[in-house]
Amino acid sequence: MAICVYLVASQQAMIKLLIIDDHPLVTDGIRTMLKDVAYLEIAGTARTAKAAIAFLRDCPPIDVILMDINLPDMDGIRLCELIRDTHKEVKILGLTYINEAAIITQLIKKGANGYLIKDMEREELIHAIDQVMDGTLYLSKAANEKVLRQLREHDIPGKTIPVITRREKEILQLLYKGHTSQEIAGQLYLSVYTVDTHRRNLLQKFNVHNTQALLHVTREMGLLDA
Amino acid sequence: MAICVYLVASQQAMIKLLIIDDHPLVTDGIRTMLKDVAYLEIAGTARTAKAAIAFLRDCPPIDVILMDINLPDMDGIRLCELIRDTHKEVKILGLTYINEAAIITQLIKKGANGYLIKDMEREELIHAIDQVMDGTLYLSKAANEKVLRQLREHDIPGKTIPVITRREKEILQLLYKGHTSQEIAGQLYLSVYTVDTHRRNLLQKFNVHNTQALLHVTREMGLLDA
DNA sequence: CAAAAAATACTTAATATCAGGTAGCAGAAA
DNA sequence: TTTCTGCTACCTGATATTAAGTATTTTTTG
Repeated sequence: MAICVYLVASQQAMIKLLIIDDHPLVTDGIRTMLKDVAYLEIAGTARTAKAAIAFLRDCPPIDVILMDINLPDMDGIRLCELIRDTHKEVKILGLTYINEAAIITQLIKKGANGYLIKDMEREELIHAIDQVMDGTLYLSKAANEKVLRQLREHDIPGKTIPVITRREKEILQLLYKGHTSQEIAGQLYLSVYTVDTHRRNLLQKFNVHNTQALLHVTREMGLLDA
Repeated sequence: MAICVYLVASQQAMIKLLIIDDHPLVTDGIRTMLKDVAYLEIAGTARTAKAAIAFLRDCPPIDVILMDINLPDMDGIRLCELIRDTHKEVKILGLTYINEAAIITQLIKKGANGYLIKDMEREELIHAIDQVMDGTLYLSKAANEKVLRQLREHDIPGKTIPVITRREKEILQLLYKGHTSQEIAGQLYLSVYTVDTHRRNLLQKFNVHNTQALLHVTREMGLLDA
C-alpha cells in the first residue's frame, strides 16, 4: 500500500513535455539534454503548429510545452495564443534564435510562461522548466535585463505589431533585398510615387524615420521572410 | 589472428568526428542523431574556432569536421581556410541556418567538402558524412540547384568577401540597427563626413549603390552579428 | 624606422528619401 | 447604398544619401 502511494506520487511528480520544433536537430538536442533527468518525460514532439494542436487535443495532458517561435505553418505568437485559449493550465516556454525584446514581450503578453535562447546550456533548460512549473516567469539570462526594463518602465510597451497590407509587405520584402523605389516601381509596374506612398505608410505604421530602421524593427517582429 | 586483423580493420573503418559549434543544443542534437551509428565516433567538440584549432593541433587525427559557420570568434570561411592550410586530408562539412548561395560557394572555394542546413534530418547527416568520406562534395538538398547553377554557369562567381576594417564593421553594424549618419557620428564622436566616407568605402567594397543593398549582401555573407 | 593601411575631415553636386499634403477608384463591409 | 479600406498617383520642400574628389593624422606592420 505504501509502495502504491509512492508510485502514484512518483507519477504525479513526473513532468510531461511536448516539444514543438521543425528542426530534428533541436528536438534531438533537447532529448539528449534531458535524458538523465528522472522527473522529466518527453511525451511527444511536433514539427508543425497543426501537429501540435492535434497532439494537445487527442493525447494525454502535457505539463510544459517547449515551442519554437519560427514554425513553418504559423508564427509562435499566434500559436501561443491559440494554445492558451484551450489549455489554460499548460506552461509554455518559447524558443528563439534571436534575443529581441519586441518579440519576447509580445510572447509573454500572449500567455507564454517564459522563453529561452537556443544557445542555452543544459542547466539553463532544466532550470527554466523547474521555474515555470513553480508558476514563475522564466526569461533567458542573456536578455532579461533589457526585457524586464521594457516590461517595467513602460508598464507594457510591447508594441503591438502593426497590420500591414499585402502590397506593403511585398514592398517591404523588396526593400529588404536592397532595391530602390525606382527598381521596385519597375518590377511591380507602379509609379515611383505609389511606391513612395507605400514606403511612407510603412514608416508611419512602425513609427520610424528611415528604411534601415524600418527593416530593423520588422525583422525583430518576424515579418520578413529571409 | 583473424580476429585481430578484424579488430584493426574495424578501428580503421571508424570515422572520427569533430563538432565545432557554440550551441550545446546543436552539439547534443548531432550526438543523438549519430549515437546508434556504429562506425561514427564523436572524438571531440569545440565551442570556438580557437578551441578547434587547439584540438586539431594537440589531439589525435580527425576524419570529418562538422563546423558551424557562425562562430563567436571567427567566421567559418576563415576557419575553413586555416584548417585546410594545416590539415589537407580532413573533410570539412559546414553547418548553416541559412541557405545562401553566396556564402556556400565561398565555403566550397576555401576547401570545404560540403555543407548542411541545420534543418537536416538524421539520414541526411549520415549520408553527408559518408559522401564526403568517399571524396565527393556534399551539398544540402534544399539549395543545391541554386548553388550548382552558380558554380556551373559562372564558373566561379562566388564573389570573394571583401576585407573590411574594424571601423567599417562597427558602422555597418550601426547601420543595420537603423541609425542614420548623424546618429552614428554622434555615438562614435566622429564627424558626419567621416561616417559618410566609411559608408562610401563600404558601398564600393561590396559594389552596391545604396545602404539596403549593402546590408542585404553583408547579411548573406554572414558579416552581420544579429 | 619607414612604408602601408586605416581613420579622420572637408568640398561640391547629383540623386534618393522623407514628410506633409491631396485625390480618384475599386472592392468589401455595414 | 453608403462607408471604409486598400491601392493608386501626383506635388512640394526639407533632409539624407551617394559619388568623386582631396588631404591630414594615426595606427599597423614589415
